[in-house]
Amino acid sequence: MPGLGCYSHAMKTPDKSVLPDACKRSVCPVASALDIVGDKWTLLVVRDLYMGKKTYSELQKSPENIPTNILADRLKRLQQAGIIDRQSYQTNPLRYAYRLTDKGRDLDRVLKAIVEWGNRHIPETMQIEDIDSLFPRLSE
Amino acid sequence: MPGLGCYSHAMKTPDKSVLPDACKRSVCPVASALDIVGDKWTLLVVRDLYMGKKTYSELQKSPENIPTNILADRLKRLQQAGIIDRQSYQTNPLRYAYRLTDKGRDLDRVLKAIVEWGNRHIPETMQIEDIDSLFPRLSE
DNA sequence: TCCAGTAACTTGTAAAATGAAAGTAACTGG
DNA sequence: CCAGTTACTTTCATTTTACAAGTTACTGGA
Repeated sequence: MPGLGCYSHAMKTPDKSVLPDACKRSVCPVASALDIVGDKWTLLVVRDLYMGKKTYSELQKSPENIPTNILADRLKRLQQAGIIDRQSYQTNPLRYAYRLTDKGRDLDRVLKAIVEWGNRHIPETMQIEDIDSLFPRLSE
Repeated sequence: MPGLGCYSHAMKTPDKSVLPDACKRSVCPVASALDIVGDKWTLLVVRDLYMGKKTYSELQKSPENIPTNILADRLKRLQQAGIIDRQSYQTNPLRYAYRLTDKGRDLDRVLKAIVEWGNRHIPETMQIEDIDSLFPRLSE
């Protein structure tokens, strides 16, 4: 079965502090990507940042009601993965605005494909007519 | 925040046998799609079916080493979601071949986008040069 | 006929992730 | 001074996952 190049690494992480996150399941790009964004919440955070949300509280107000500890965790992981960064937009008190990096903005094609598939195959999803206007490539 | 149409349903499932799986997080197509394929394993099963694998044991032999109970669970869920079906290819003993439905084959754009993103942004992933040849639209 | 082997699962259980709620720290505005 | 907001962290019960082992049903060979 050649093709997607999915060969196992067969390596385990004895200590998380030594090998931070280098334990990929395989060299397959699908598996490696799912190691980062393959869960119920991560891509929703990316979606919201795409939609223009910037702060923690804005991200928390989404209709899916992400638990606050999960949101904090995903923001940390997305930062470590280089998909988002944050900059302080005020001091006293220190507050951060989150935003997508180039790597994060490149997920637009994935999001668009998911929107199209959902609209086509899942009834009662809100039809998005002009997807490109929803996921513009912000030049920053 | 208009746009993706993500409004909460605010409904809970008191009994799983009564309301099978109708409890979506929102009407957002991204959230609804992730309710189905948003985990570490589901899209890998779809990938393998795309690559030509058909049987349970073939799916189990992938380099990511999916646990057997997870594979059985995902095959059930994918069937219930209408993404795959199965047909018996022999009796005595009864054996099934799994295959993607139209709905499942329509995930090719999602997979392709993920492959491209992984190849571009995750080092050491196997570079896929000709993606379209890997995800042909089998007319079956 | 006996036995190893294969396919397709299921079951049991420990570990990890998730979800809901509450708590905390630092400020603001009245 | 006190209620309110923001951005989290902590606790803990529930759910999901991972790993191992077991089960059922057949095949093919000695």
